[in-house]
Amino acid sequence: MERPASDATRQALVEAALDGFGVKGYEGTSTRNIARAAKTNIASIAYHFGSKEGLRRACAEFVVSTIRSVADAVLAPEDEAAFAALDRDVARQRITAIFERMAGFILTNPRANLVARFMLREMIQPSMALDIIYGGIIEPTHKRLCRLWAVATGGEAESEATRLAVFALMGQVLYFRIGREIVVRRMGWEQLGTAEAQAIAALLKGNIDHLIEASEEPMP
Amino acid sequence: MERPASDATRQALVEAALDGFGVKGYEGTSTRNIARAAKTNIASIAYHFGSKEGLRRACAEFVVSTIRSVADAVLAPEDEAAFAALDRDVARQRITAIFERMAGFILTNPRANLVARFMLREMIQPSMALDIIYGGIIEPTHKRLCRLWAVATGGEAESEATRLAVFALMGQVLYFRIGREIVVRRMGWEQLGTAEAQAIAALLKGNIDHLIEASEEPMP
DNA sequence: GTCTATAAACAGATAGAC
DNA sequence: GTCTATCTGTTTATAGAC
Repeated sequence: MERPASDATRQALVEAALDGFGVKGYEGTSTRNIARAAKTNIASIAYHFGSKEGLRRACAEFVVSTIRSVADAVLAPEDEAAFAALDRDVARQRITAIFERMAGFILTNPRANLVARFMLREMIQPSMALDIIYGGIIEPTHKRLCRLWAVATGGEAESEATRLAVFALMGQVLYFRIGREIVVRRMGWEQLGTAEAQAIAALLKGNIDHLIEASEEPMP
Repeated sequence: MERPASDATRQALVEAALDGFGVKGYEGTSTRNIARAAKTNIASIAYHFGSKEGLRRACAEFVVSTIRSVADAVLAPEDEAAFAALDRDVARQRITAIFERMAGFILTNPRANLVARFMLREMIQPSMALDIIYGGIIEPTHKRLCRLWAVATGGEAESEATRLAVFALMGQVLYFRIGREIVVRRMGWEQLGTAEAQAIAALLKGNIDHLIEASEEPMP
């Protein structure tokens, strides 16, 4: 696709931009700063991506391929037959396992930090980058989780209740990433490292187990 | 505190800045745009707040007083004696009522939109404004919720488990506000209005009830 | 208190040397 | 492909008229 000689520069620019856009926002990050962080010159942005906007698009595509490679390993893309054959208890175990791994990755992986901040910015101020990310990872991942959740709780995969329930589950995980600064202060932690992430993952596993259990017995 | 003659300009500047900082970010919002939106001139920002940074501080103080007035009405500041006398069932009812009202406010109130976006930006890129907001509303509110949750579930108010559990509860509510754009797309909604907020609130109420119930019976 | 005018720095984009 | 120099417009801050 690209000439190998310029791949290193492209990669460096994308990573610098991802960091800048994520922390300072798109308008708040100058192409000058991005070029400096990537150890190249301003003109190379126009050369490789056409414009600052083109660099943003490249960031979105990087996010999609990064998360895809992780999500596919955890979620394992399955066909209709595989879902139909899923046992209820197996689906439950799969879900708790998925959320535990997701929490670990989102909370502690350094690359996840880069990616999460960029995605968060796009959620507040959507651009065409959000379209790429939504279609590339958010929707397909959410759909797969809905199907698993439906098997685990005996609901319908695309019912309003199931889709909202999966968002609520995601919220429990993602808030610890989004509100990380708040959580760290309130918990009196020095940082949110692996030990702290494990405490959070344990809590989330408990919550998910309870919510699945509750789906069996209707409230009195 | 301030001369009444200039209060209108101050107020207009703060609201315009809150909107700008929330949507485009601090660096991405120019004082020119803020002044134009507030129907005044650029120099008045320096006059009233000293600098752009001073305006950011004023935004944080506005956020604190806005949320305070709402939170106090919902949470009702209580003394030690009132907490000690709280019945377990009363605490449970209070919690579900609080989260239902919180969800309604956060998801549908137009002023909450302004405030929420600003707070979210500060979480990703903390400045002294986050210090003001954290000390002014986040910590005190979280502490009060922890005490209620402890009474409802029979735990300890300041234990790690309780503090994390309350964050997870908050996450379920807040994610629907943070990821609003994503939720709307995935749900196929045209907007997130009162009808949609009620569907979300109903789901959250169910989840909270289940989690409280589960605190009684230890997992098999 | 409000506003215009302007200073000094910085933005994104691009032409053209190498 | 990489880089310097530069064009054009915008940024925050401020001086000073009213």
